[in-house]
Amino acid sequence: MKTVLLALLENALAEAREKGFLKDTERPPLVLEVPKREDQGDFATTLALSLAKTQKKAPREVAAELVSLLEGRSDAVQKIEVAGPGYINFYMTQQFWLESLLTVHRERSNYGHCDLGENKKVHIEFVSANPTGPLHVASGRSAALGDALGHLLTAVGYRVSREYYLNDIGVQMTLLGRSTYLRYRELFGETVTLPEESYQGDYIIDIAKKLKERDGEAYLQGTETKHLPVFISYSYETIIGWIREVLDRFGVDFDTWFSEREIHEKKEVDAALARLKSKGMLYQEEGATWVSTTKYGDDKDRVVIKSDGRKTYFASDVAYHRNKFERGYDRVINILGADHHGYVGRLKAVVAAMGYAPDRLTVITHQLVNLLREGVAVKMSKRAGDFVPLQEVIDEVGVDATRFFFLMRRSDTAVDFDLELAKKASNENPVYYVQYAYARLCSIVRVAEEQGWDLSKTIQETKLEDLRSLNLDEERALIKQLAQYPEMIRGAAEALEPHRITFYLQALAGMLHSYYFKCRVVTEDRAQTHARLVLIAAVRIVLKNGLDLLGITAPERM
RNA sequence: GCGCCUGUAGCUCAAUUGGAUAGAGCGCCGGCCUCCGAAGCCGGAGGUUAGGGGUUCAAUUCCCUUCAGGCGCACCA
Repeated sequence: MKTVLLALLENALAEAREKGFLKDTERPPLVLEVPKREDQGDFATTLALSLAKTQKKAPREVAAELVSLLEGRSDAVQKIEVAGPGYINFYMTQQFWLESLLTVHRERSNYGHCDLGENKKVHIEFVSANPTGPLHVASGRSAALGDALGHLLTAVGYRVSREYYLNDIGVQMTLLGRSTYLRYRELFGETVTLPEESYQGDYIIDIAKKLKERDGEAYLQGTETKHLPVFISYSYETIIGWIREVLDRFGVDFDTWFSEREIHEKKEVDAALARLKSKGMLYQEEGATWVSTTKYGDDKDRVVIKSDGRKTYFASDVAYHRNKFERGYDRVINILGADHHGYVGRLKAVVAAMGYAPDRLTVITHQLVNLLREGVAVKMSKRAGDFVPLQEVIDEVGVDATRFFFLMRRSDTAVDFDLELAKKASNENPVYYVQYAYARLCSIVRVAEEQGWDLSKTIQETKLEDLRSLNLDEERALIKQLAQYPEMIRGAAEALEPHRITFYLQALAGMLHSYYFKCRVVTEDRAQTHARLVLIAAVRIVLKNGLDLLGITAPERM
């Protein structure tokens, strides 16, 4: 959209040099922004302000020179002015804006997409909660964020894979199995004492009951050690089932589920350690094997093989990340809760130590979700069984509202999630404001069609001249907002910040609502109705596109 | 003690990556349905951007510092 202006600026700079207005210094980056206020133009640049210093001239003087070289060079531009300390403000012609409106209809569900990602492969790992219990609300934030990011990156031209990493081996699996085993014996009337470190939530009892139903008394005789594998695998499979189910309901679809156990079985940990060794990054000390992550900025070196010969969890993660890169991903994104942020340094360090360019790995840490119940903090511990499952929130608040709630926040702010408040507030959730705008537009279209309008045919046959009547302030504002959508998407993708989409959509919905109140779309005036239908249909497309990226439904009625 | 994140309207959060007069929602006050959906619209009150210093034409944004909150600092996973 801005390309016309950027080219103009480029030319003006070149000419200015030729004519000797400007000394041939390094060209500052050309930046065009959209001013907040109408009377500051449709676009503005601070070019003259940033040039002023190197040119040793007054900013307004530089601006005036540039303007003289810009004026009359493009029929998309109506007026150019110098304002304030040296801004150059551009006012675009109506034609320019109407063309941008038609672009929305030309591209429809692809409107806002681009090829920023150059078809590169991106791997996004998220949620990855231990399979030792149902997902809790906090995982919902990770799920919503990762999924929306996936949609967003797909839209800007990446090939995205979503992956869940399963910690399906190690002490917590053993603990899980033992917890179920004890509950199982309890079901037969035994009094058991649950060790403090065992999983104590009621869901363990449910698993034990199901196993009892299936296999009866089969595990009462014989030692715990003998039966443990059954209890581990049964508990694990059951829980994975729950996790998949709730994620499915939440609208999150993982392409792959990656098993930590497999990475051990396939000797990939050894391969990763060998790679580190070949780079001279490993050393022995006090009977353990360490990796020199400090050479790449970590706080301290890390143990990969303990003195008892067992590999650390970190060793698996090293292997896992080697695996990601070896699978051919150009970019690897890892979404972690802030409680794991201490992990980022060593992860980035070890990736660099293995010889992969460190900027190929991006770790997004999102701050934690503080759970409240009527204003009082709930201590969440899966082990003690005191936590609010994501399932419960979805049931009571709904998928759309929950997703929107999490996606409204920048990931590095902590959020309070008050279950009681969320239930009360669900009717006031901003998501309904956006969805209502969409439903309202669908309703207008229905009315128009009842009166004989064929929307798609009308749009198809629309010429720019048919839209000339769209010159109310509200209409111009709407069109400008629509025109900004592609750039908003691009910016959100570059910054990996899906929350920008939620704010954009709220703004667009707000503009639509007030336009609706002020102007009637379907009237006796055929020409005006035609133009307005084209406008609101474009709004409808953009609302839908944005909601799709967030994984939120766009209901035609509500 | 060290490190990371955060501090913006009463509350929950934005702010075009350093730009012009810091914006929304909720809540509060006052208006608007004979009319395409009132889950909506219009108006009002509400701010020393935690405090202090610095960098420059320009700072909520970058640097230093103080204070406050969250999280992390294992041969655990």
